Amino acid sequence: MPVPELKDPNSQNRLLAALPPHEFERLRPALQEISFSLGQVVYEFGGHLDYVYFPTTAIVSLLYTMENGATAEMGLTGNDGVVGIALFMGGGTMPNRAVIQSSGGALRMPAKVLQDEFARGGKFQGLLLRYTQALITQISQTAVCNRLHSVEQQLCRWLLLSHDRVPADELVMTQELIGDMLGVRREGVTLAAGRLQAERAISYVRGHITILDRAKLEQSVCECYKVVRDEFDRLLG
Amino acid sequence: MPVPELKDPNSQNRLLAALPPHEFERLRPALQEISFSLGQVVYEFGGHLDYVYFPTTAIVSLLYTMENGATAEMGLTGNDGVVGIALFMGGGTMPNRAVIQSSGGALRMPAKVLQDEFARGGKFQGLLLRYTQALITQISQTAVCNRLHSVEQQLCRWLLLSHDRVPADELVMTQELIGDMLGVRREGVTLAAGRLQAERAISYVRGHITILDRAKLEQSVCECYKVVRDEFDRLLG
DNA sequence: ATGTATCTGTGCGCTTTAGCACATATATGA
DNA sequence: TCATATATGTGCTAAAGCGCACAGATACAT
Repeated sequence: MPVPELKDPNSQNRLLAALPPHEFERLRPALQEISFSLGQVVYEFGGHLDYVYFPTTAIVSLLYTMENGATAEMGLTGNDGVVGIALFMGGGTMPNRAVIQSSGGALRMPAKVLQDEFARGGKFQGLLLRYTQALITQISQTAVCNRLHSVEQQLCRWLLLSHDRVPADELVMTQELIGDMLGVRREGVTLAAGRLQAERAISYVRGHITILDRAKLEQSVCECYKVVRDEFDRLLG
Repeated sequence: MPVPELKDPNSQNRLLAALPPHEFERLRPALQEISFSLGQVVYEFGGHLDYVYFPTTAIVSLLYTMENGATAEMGLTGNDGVVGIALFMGGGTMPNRAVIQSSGGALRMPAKVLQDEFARGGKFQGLLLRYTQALITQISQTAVCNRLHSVEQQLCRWLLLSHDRVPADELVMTQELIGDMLGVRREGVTLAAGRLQAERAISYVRGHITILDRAKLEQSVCECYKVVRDEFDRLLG
């Protein structure tokens, strides 16, 4: 039997790609390719979910919005994960929002199919749970980083985490939106990004960030980035 | 068949208490009561776990320690939860530490027993996963709170979350240690606690905090507390 | 081509918190 | 009883980040 693959193997989701062929074939008919555009809301606070989403080229940001409108990101999902963990964790809804941070594709799967396959207790269940644990690490590290590190360090972390999840060196994202993600003012992002530009680590033009020198970002970033990356590698690599 | 209970029903763990009798009876022989003292380490960063722990009267703090020694708490587990989720999530180890924040008892269960019962896919599995989702909410809200709220608000949140998990109005905890949990300086805690004392919300004497007026704490706390509490109620209540 | 909306850069005063120094108060043990 | 360790309170200075105001600069639509 051939290795399962969709149109473009490179754009596949890594969780699905890690499934043994017979499990993947069982799910394949239920998968549907869809595309998301920047800013699109995947699910709202407390909202009901009919599908889970396996991003291929899209990046999804998990955000919380306070009563006064302030926002902060707790985590980030790309082609290494799945959006909608509440559907297999049993909660049904999540107390946060999921917003497209980088436009692109995803594969969606009806909730019922996911839950039935999860209940089989096979490889799929194990993968979803290990992904969830990796996500917990990411959220935890965000908590720690928010408390202990500077805006510039966090911007580096955010850029690197995003860069890991897109195929290109360009990110389409305004400083305003990055501010919303990091939970800081837009001016704070301007300042930090300005310093990174001065070091020729990135270039920034009206909502288009180009990663010029990843090594420099990795020099400026706090240890949080590595902790998260290592844990994803360990659990899903 | 009688409702399962240990020596003191009041001190039981709520996850175990929610199990149907036949599932509980299966696990009961594997449970062993142990007691923890303040500051004791339940598990270390990356350490291997032989048991999971279901706190009864103890409170366990989940902490991360940076390379420079700075620490911050990501979450808190009491008699509403379980310590060692990595054992059923599949990761084996967690990238954080678990430290006793309030001395007391817990029931421990060998990893193998936990994993076998989890694999049965019964009520136990569902409960553990829902608890994990609630924990994710707690960690997420910690992340958001760390970013957006003042030390005083966070101290209130921390006091209320702790108070919910102990049977008494007194917490044994120095300002120094609270600083470590919240990831702020000891002096910052002194200041915030001083204001709460002035309002007669708490009294504070050398490592002994007494909650005098919960209502006042609930007035000063940020919305994060309610989000977490509501989610625990929804998922496990 | 031009007007308008959007995005980025910059200055300034204010608040919160960090970092440090040190004073005071209470428990503990020889 | 007294020395010592521990815990809390307080007073500085400095830095980071916020809120606000506004000035360019660039994209977009008509």
